[in-house]
Amino acid sequence: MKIVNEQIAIDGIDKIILRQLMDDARKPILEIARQVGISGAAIHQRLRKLEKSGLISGSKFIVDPKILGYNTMAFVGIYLDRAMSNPKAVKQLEEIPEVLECHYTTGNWSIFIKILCKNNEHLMHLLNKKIQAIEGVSRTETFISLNQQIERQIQI
Amino acid sequence: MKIVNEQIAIDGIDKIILRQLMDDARKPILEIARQVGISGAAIHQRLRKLEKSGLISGSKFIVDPKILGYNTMAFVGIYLDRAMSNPKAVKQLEEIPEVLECHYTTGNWSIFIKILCKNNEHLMHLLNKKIQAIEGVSRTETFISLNQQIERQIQI
DNA sequence: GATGAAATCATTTACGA
DNA sequence: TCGTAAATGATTTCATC
Repeated sequence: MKIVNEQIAIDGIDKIILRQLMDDARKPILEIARQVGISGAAIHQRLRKLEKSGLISGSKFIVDPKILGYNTMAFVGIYLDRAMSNPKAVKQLEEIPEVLECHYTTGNWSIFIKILCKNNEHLMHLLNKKIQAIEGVSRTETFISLNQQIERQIQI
Repeated sequence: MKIVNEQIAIDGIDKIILRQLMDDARKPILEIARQVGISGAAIHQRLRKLEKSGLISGSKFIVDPKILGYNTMAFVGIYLDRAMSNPKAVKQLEEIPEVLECHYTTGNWSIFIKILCKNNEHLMHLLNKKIQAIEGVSRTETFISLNQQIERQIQI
């Protein structure tokens, strides 16, 4: 495997394979093979290379939360007391299934999270009863996503 | 298909199927069938039902951006001039591949985005030359994710 | 909803160019 | 890195319960 600047070298064919599978993880390898004009076994070999390199870190079915009634996405900046350890708070945030992302960030907030709830009532409950209940959380600042217009992975 | 409160009814078997495929989109249906103890054809039928309901919105290979040298994730709150139309700005943000998410939000910012760059230099270039260059962008506020501790979909 | 059987198609390995 | 070939395994459809 060629290494360039501590990165893997991925060529045009790798890119086509990746783009197709990033768009539809269950697309048959043979279908991609026919499209790019090499054998299925060759695609298979390339995929194993890409997996070994760590570039492909898995595959996922994507579910649409709206179908389950989750209509309100919000972001919450969290202020932690100086005494409170960040990892302890994160562990408690992990227990809240509505928390989809959690970041340790620069700036005023100690922690920044993305949450998904059914409606505003649900959001209020999460904030007041679950997040504020975490030891060390002194204050939160919330803003709601009224509409998500872009959602994608890094382009290959 | 049973409908409960304008939602689909998904039973325990559906949940197992979904959880497994949300974790690994290429897991063979027959393997799941053996695990839950019903036939492959039955799983197949259930998957078609779940797809038709819209709950399954697709599948994706997940790539690890770090392998490609993308090490700096940041969030940017964008202030737009009153005159500037939101959709026009979003269209220009779409042209910037480093923009992974874009939300229209409540609060002080008009637009809130998540971006992924290689390093701080790259981030600065994005902010100064690409994002600030968008017509109507008056000011931005940026904070960097030093570490992402949670990343997941809604739990089924 | 579930099943088994059958046809079609895909994955995976080994080996040689 | 690619291709072919062959074995195994998966998907998909259908008639039926």
